[in-house]
Amino acid sequence: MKAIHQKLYSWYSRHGRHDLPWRNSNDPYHIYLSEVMLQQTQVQTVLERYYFPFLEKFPTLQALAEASLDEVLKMWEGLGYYTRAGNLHKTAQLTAPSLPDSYEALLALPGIGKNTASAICAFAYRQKRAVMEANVRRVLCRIYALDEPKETELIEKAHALLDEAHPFDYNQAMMDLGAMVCTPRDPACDVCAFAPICRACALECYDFPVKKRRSVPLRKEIVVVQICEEKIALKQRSGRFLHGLWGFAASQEARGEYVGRVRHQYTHFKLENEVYVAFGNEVSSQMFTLDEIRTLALSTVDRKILQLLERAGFTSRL
DNA sequence: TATGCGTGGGC
DNA sequence: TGCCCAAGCAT
Repeated sequence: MKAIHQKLYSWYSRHGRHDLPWRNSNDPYHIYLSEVMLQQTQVQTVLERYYFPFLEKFPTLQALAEASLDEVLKMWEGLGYYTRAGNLHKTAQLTAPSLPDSYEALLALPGIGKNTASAICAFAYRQKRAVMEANVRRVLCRIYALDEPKETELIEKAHALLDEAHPFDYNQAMMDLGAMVCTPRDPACDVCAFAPICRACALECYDFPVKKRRSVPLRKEIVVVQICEEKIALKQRSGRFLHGLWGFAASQEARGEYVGRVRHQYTHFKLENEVYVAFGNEVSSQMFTLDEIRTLALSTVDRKILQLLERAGFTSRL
């Protein structure tokens, strides 16, 4: 195992992503924020559009705790999985001015699961924890040829491989290995430290774990955008879906003038919106000018609807 | 244990 | 175009 670790570090020191800002920070808040933003989200997206602006707006956990949820959601706009933003905010309010440093205390906080708790422990506090995210999971499944891995089994394997003397570098190296060498398609086994013990490499079959396919239903909705006295009606969503974001409410029936169709693909369904505009004063929602809407957090589909209205010329005089 | 929860990029 | 995939968590 020592030889494997050495080969892993040799590769990592030359090819690892050493310039990632959260990898060069000792601030637990910075590391925590990066972990939450990176949940089910690619590094590039977080790096290019979200991490720095968020920290500029909320430089400390205390500043985040003192902000409103609307302000936090505005900085999260477009990043998806919006309950992450709400839980981040709650956890800031529960823990400011500083995060706890024990795995159990972290795990008890909203939005922090096993992986994020492990990552904060390993990266901010240099504790002996093995992270278990998508990259590491794929690497482990291939090494042990696991079709349908059980979580306890994976955690066990992960800790068996962990270099307890260097939890920070080991975990970062494993994630980079998954992201850059043991990739979903065309893994580069010739440079992989685990090749000598990897069952997938020996089998020349990398289809671990086995993926399940899910059908994606199509949902059709009608949206009637109400415009009145140069303002547009919006509602703030209250359910679990897109919670806290502002947007156009679906209508039972079409009325007004047809504008066009907006499509959007979510993880679990496809959405087709037929968009209409109605001018008038029978308004039950809150009304906003275009400038006001720019300051609100909207979901991507609602931004698309807004863009459709702009292209059709309905907003030119608002 | 299985499902709901967003979005953008790659092929 | 359609499907896969990405530093998961809550229920």
